[in-house]
Amino acid sequence: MAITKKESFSADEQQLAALCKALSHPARIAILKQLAERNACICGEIVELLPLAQSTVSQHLKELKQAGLVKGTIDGVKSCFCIDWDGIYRFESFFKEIINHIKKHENNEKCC
Amino acid sequence: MAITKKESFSADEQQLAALCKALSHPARIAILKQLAERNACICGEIVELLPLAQSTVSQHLKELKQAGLVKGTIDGVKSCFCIDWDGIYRFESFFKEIINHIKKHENNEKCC
DNA sequence: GCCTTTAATCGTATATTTGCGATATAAAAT
DNA sequence: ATTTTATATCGCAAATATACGATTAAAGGC
Repeated sequence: MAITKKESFSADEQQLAALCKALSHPARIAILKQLAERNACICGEIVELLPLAQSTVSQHLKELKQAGLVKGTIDGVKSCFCIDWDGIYRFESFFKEIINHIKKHENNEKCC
Repeated sequence: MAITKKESFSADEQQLAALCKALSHPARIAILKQLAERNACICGEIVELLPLAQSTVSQHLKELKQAGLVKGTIDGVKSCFCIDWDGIYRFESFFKEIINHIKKHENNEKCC
């Protein structure tokens, strides 16, 4: 079936899952790092750095954009991509939230 | 083609990606939360709480186990699952590492 | 106007994920 | 010994993700 059941979970769970999914491929992690390191974040440069075709990189960038971790502006013929800091901070706080939630129970009696 | 190119990225990138992938489905986030909240972390109980079939929950648990976020011991007929704290801390430190790496460059001139 | 450059999108192949029912396994209860 | 209970695993269908080449679109240079 695979009629997805994602909607039946809480909004928080869905949002964190979506952000994690954006980082669930090493290429996208590598792209984020590169975008942070260089100010000139032109798509073509990223393509050169990664062992992937231009169309594939473009797709990964699109996913990062949709997740809100990356912004892009068109700059003449070239496309300029940057870290979307709001998204990064949102991700960070969602992540901290779940980790803290889990850790709150760390000292319960263990059964394993 | 989809001959995966994941191996061509760094070990760190691959490991973080794998951990993020484990949290990339809301069901697995919900499972982790439940495991943390209850000491008695019996599979059947989780099945009752989630809108998913037993076999599907079992599969999600397996993935969490493979990612190192969950441990399991067999306890008679029942299976007892628990948070694997080592994995949680490992995830936390990987995550912090990339976020800090990215943030180091936050005050560069922006182009977007 | 025409060619080049840059990036997005389309089409397609393959791989992986998600989900379920059915079945298998193995301990516990009768 | 048989039945019940709890969970894992198998087999399958549908959905999604990954990757690429080809094509399109749009700006810039000639």
